[in-house]
Amino acid sequence: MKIATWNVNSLAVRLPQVLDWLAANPVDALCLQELKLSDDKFPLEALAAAGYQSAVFGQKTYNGVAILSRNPARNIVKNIVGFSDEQSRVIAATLDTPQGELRLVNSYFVNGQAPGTDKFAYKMKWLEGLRSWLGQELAAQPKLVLVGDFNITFDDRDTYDAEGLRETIHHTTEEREHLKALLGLGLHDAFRLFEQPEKSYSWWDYREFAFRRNRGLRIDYILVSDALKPAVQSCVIDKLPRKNERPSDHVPVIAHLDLL
DNA sequence: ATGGCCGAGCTCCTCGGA
Repeated sequence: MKIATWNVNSLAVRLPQVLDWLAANPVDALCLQELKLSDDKFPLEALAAAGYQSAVFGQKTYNGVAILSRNPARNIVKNIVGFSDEQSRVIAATLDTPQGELRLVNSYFVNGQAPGTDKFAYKMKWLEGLRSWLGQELAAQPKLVLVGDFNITFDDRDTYDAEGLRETIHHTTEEREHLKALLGLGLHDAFRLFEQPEKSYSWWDYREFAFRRNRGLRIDYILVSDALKPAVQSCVIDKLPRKNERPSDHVPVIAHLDLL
């Protein structure tokens, strides 16, 4: 079973690239973030023609998430249960596999702008809400995968400039403590379960030739629960789509799980 | 030089992103 996550930064713009990518990478499930479109604008038919069903939680202009899957997604939940939110940032679904079911949670974490701002305060509240809810989800379904754009670096390996960006947004101790607290629920960063190339990133700014200079951040993750950890066969970042015409600033991350 | 580049929208400037 292959699960992927990709912040597409407008599905209206990126749909052709998503279809091309799925043709080349026929994963079982693809989680999208930053759709930037309302549900009525979602390209259900084009994705169905490509062999994917869609569970969609859209929003006009900002945010918006979706789970595309080859098999039907069940028990769909939108946003964090118990945390009131105007923004469409989370969609969860149960997927059936030949070896049983698993819970897939797709999240577009709050950016947070800068420490000390209202947006940063919202990010901290949101992270608290997410952790509290995920604890319940894990109790109900121990086979859980949390994917998405986390907008936080785990540690200095995940940034092109650990010293220069210390305690700036995506790098603060406070954000990283929240990320560690998520791992404390019994989750594992699938990417770090394996040897990886130095300076592996999943996002590069559009400015300053950042991709060409590999000045990026790793902020897109696939976290697997204790019960699924032994099943993870690989986790890779696919940098190829960043070379496309009109690319998203993020690239896909793919995990291969063998649930036997 | 605190910018640079993108996408969206009550679009020709402003906001948000990371």
